[in-house]
Amino acid sequence: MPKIVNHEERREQLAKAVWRIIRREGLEGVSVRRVAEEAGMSLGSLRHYFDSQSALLAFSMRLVSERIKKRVQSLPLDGDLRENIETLIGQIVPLDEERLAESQIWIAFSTFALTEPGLRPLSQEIHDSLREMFRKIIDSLAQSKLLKPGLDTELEAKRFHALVDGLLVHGVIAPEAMRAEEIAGIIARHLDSLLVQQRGA
Amino acid sequence: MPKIVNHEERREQLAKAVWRIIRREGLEGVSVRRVAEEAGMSLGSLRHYFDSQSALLAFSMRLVSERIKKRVQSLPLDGDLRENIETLIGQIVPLDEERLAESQIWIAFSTFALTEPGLRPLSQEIHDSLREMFRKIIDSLAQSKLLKPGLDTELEAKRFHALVDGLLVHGVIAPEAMRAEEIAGIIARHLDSLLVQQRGA
DNA sequence: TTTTTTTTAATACAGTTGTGTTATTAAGCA
DNA sequence: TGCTTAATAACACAACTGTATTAAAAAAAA
Repeated sequence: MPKIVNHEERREQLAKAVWRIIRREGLEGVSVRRVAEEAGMSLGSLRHYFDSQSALLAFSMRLVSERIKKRVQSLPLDGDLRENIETLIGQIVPLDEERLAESQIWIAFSTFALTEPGLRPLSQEIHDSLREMFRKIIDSLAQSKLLKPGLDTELEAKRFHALVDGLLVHGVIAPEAMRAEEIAGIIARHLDSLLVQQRGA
Repeated sequence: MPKIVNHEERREQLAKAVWRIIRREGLEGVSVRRVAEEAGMSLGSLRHYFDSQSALLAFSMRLVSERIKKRVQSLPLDGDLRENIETLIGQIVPLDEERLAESQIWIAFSTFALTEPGLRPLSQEIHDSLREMFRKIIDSLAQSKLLKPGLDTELEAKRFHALVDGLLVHGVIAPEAMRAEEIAGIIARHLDSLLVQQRGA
């Protein structure tokens, strides 16, 4: 009977090698040979787990998004609504090294997907689900009467979404000018501007 | 005496070929041979104008930024302050096809520069000058007493900057979900939220 | 141990890459 | 016209690319 190896584990191992190369050299540096070397295995081995470079890239891209998604879904969310929102968004923006890495990788993949038909659907899917998340955030604030009255919820959702993605981008391309505390501070300020004044605050 | 050809014009011609390829195929598609073909000239000609691929890319990147800069600098800016600000920012975000093209190209270069030491300084320089622009915008609003009192101007400048870059990114990666009118509307809404209520409005 | 199948390693191949070199061409001044 | 020099074209080269093929090795069950 066959030698049993955790298939999925090996694939993740390769995907993580892809991530490291992207961070170090950009997506241009991701050749199959380099990935195999980075993962400490042979080119033949890599091809056993991925039929093509495209498949490897698609898997690596999906893995980042699923990692973030899982982290978001396993959040306790036991604070009040505003606190939960800040916690939620804190999982997306580069507040620490791990999230900075994910952001770097994500930006590389998103840009690449713009001209790569095979990756575009995934990119769009994730962008859409994020947009949906911001819509839910604003809606839940409105339902809880925490949102300032008279606001266009659809517009505010998109504004918030754009702001957060802008912070993510700035955190990656100019980390010294957009530190973690500043990112958190700007998000907090934006929420302040959206919410009615809390009496007990 | 030598055949006289407008050197700079030829270089721009090549840079624009680079832009077209970036929009169509991404930066990965920008090989020197393809650029020469796209520009309708030979590889040898290209190499006569650019010693290396890096030089070509650096020039192409700089040309986008200078084009935007010139457009911004030649703005009439004869309206009131708020109107001027909207006009200014309207030159940066993808409100029409030309600005969409520039945004696509700019995102490609910015991402590429993350792992390309030769392009990083330029990328940083432009990002810094944009940050400075937003700082001036907020400062001028504060000086004109148009800004709501009590705001942290430094933070508001960065928030505005991040929002605008987020809108640019969304306009490129999800144009059907972030149309020109929405971008303009969000910017207008953001300015509303920053400014004191105008009596005559 | 023997057998079976996966997993790995090695090599090959055609295509593309950036860059360098060498003729040829063409244009402007005298 | 003739001369000078920029501009172009063509070819060469080594390195790297994704992918394919083939032989060797390794591990689990019998």
